[in-house]
Parts: sequence; C-alpha cells; structure tokens
Amino acid sequence: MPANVPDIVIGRLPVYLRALEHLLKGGHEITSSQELGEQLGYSAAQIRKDLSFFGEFGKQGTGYRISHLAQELRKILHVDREWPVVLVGVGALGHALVRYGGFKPKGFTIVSAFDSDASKVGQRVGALVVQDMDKLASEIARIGAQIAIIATPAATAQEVANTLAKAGIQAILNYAPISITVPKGVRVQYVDPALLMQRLTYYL
Amino acid sequence: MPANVPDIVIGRLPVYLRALEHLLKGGHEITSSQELGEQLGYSAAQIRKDLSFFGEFGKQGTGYRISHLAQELRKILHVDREWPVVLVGVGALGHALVRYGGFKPKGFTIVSAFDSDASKVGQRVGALVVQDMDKLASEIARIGAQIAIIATPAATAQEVANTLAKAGIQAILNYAPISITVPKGVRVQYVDPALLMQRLTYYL
DNA sequence: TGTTGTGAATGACTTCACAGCG
DNA sequence: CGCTGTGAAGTCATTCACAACA
Repeated sequence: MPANVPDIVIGRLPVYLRALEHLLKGGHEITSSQELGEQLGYSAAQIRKDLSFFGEFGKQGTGYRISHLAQELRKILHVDREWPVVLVGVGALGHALVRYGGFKPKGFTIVSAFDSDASKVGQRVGALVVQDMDKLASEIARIGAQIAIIATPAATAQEVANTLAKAGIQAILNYAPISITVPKGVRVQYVDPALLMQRLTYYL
Repeated sequence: MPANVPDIVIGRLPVYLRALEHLLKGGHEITSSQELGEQLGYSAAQIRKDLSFFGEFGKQGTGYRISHLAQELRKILHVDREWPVVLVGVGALGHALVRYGGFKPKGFTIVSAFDSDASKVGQRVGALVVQDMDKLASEIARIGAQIAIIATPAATAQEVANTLAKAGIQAILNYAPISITVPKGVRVQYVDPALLMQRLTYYL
C-alpha cells in the first residue's frame, strides 16, 4: 500500500475503473493506455504514471488485460467488498437516495436512515425505518459503519457532521449545499449539482 | 473578462459564492480571506490569489464586503441571470431532478424534458410534458438553451451527447455513469456519487 | 494595526522521451 | 515491433512574504 499518492490521482482511479467495466461489458478483453486515454480525455502517459504508483499491471507490447486491471483497481480503492452506509436526513433527497440504484452495484448499501424530525421517525423508506438521531452513535457502532451520507438542509449539516465524526464515521458524502469542517482523519466529498452548473456557465 | 484563468480556479469560485451567501444569511456583512479560508479549508493566500485574476474586491485592513464580493462572483460566473435547461432522460433520476429544489434558487430552470421511450412521451413530470427526442433540436433552438442535463442510462449517454452538441448545446451536466466525449467548445461536468464513494473508500 | 494584492519562491502535477521487455 | 514503466524535464498551482494602504 504505497503512501504519498496524490489525492488527484486517487480521484481518477474510479474513472478508470468505470471505463474498464464499460469496456468489459462491450466484450473487450485488452486495452492500452492510449485507448483508455482517448476515451476519457486523459493523456496516455498520465494513465500509465497514475497506475505506476501502485504496481505494474500491463504487458509491454500488449497493453492491459481489462478484467485484471479492473480487479487490481478494486483492491486499491477497497471496493472489492461491501460497505454499509448510514444516511442522515430523510427529506425528498434522502428518499431519492434510498431508491437510487447506483450504489448497490458498486458495493454500497444504505443500511440505516436517521432524521431529527420526530414526525419522520418510525416512517418506512424503502426497506428501512427512519430512526431518531439519538440512536445514531449506537447504530453506527453496532453496524460498524465508516461511511455516512448527509442529506439534511444546509443549516444542520455541520452539526450532523460533528455528531458523525464523534460516532467514528471516517468518510462523508455531503449532499447539503454547504462546506463543512471535520476533524483530521475524516474525509468529505461534496455533491452539489448547482455548483457544477455554475462552473459550466462561466464558459458560456 | 480575463483569459487564461485555470479551470481549477473557476471550480472554486462557486464554493466561495456559496459560503458568502451562507454568511450573508447569518447576518454577516464583512469577511476576510482568512475567515473564508478557515471555513472552506483553503489557505487565505489561495483565495486572494484566485480573486486577483478578476480584479480587486477587498479593502486593505478591512476585508471584503460580503454582498459586494458575492455580486461580483455572480457576474464572473454568469449566474446573475436565469438559465433555461433541457433534461434528457426521464427515468427515476430524471423525475427526481425535475423535483429537485436546488436549481431554481440559483437561476437554473428545467424548461423541457425529453425521452426516447415512446411510452413516456406525453407523460407529465411536474409542470412539464415529456417530449420525443426528435423534437430536441427544434426545442433547443426555440428556447435558446445552452445547457442540458443527461440523465439517461450509460448505454445511450454518448449518443445523446452527440445529438445535444449538434443542436448547439455548449454545457452538459452528465448524470449517466460513463465518460463521454464531446466536440471542442462543449463542456461536461459529471455527477456520479458512486465515484465519489470509491474515492472515499481508498482512505479507509 | 490588520488585511489586501502580488511578484518570487516553492512545491506539485503532467508530459516527455526512451530503455526495457514481451 | 509495440507498449509499458519511469526518471528527467517542463509546466502549472500554491504558498510565501511583504509593500501598500485604509
């Protein structure tokens, strides 16, 4: 497990993995850094360099066996297993996330849902029953969850993040439209489509 | 309108804007690069350097008037206006996007929805009626839309992107879990929560 | 005094270019 | 011969550090 790999490299690995899985579905068995790069808009050298942080996965003169490289990437990213995920905030967005089909095929399963609104506690959402926030820490410990999704309004997201960090959560996917600060050792990724839209309009 | 601003800088401007609007709501009137940086996890120098690409927005010894800086950022990002957006793909995700409340407050309104599935054409989704794909180009021209959201399955996303580019769309927010290639002059931003999850698990 | 705006210095990332190997 | 893996070179981004100024 090499240290000092730039985070920007880590961010590209899932993109590579997604492309490899797509090629596999299309019946391909072998690819090259050049072919991958053209598909993804990266240079061939960058792909080779990124992979070189972790080992040697190709054959000179041939390229990469797609299934093998994909499996190696899954190991590197720790997605060669199932991850339980807890969800905080069961409004419209939280409901959509429980129903969202994109997580399970990648090994992420929302196993508990929490909300601070007493009128929501006890309601069923898909196969889950919404629980009170005061059960959060004990449930996280019971499940052994390390990953949480925040889908609350912006106003409560920081408070929720504090609670999650205290309960031992180390990875947060934040859908609340606000930046949050977390203790060292906790990582946050942000999902805010409006932000991406604003990044697009700059160029219009 | 300065040229040659790194895209990575453009990507941070919406984050700054979001934080400024949050501070405004909290009753603040003035902030500093240091205060903003602490809130966002950036260095104060980086924020000042980013802003310096576009002008001088602060007062030495004082900081930035929040409402003024926010308005300047809106101008820079071209979000000081309303943007019509077309949606392609009206499955579960497309439905959720039409209902999603995060776009309209930022000036983005989904004004048309399209699907290639004949059984969906004519159905109502919120206030919209799903239209056939063969109306796409004429509707984009009629509306003057420059922005599109792709919410189709991965298998059709590239084809849809080609059609959108041909119809004059210059900015695409792609929810399909696949990388797409587009002609020069067209920009794409990706929304794939599973990718972000995989980026998080690397560190677990 | 406190904070900005900015060249200069440092650090990080990407590309180059080629040895090495299948 | 073709493609990988990788040091070296080049480019780009961030941080430093301070003059300028309210």
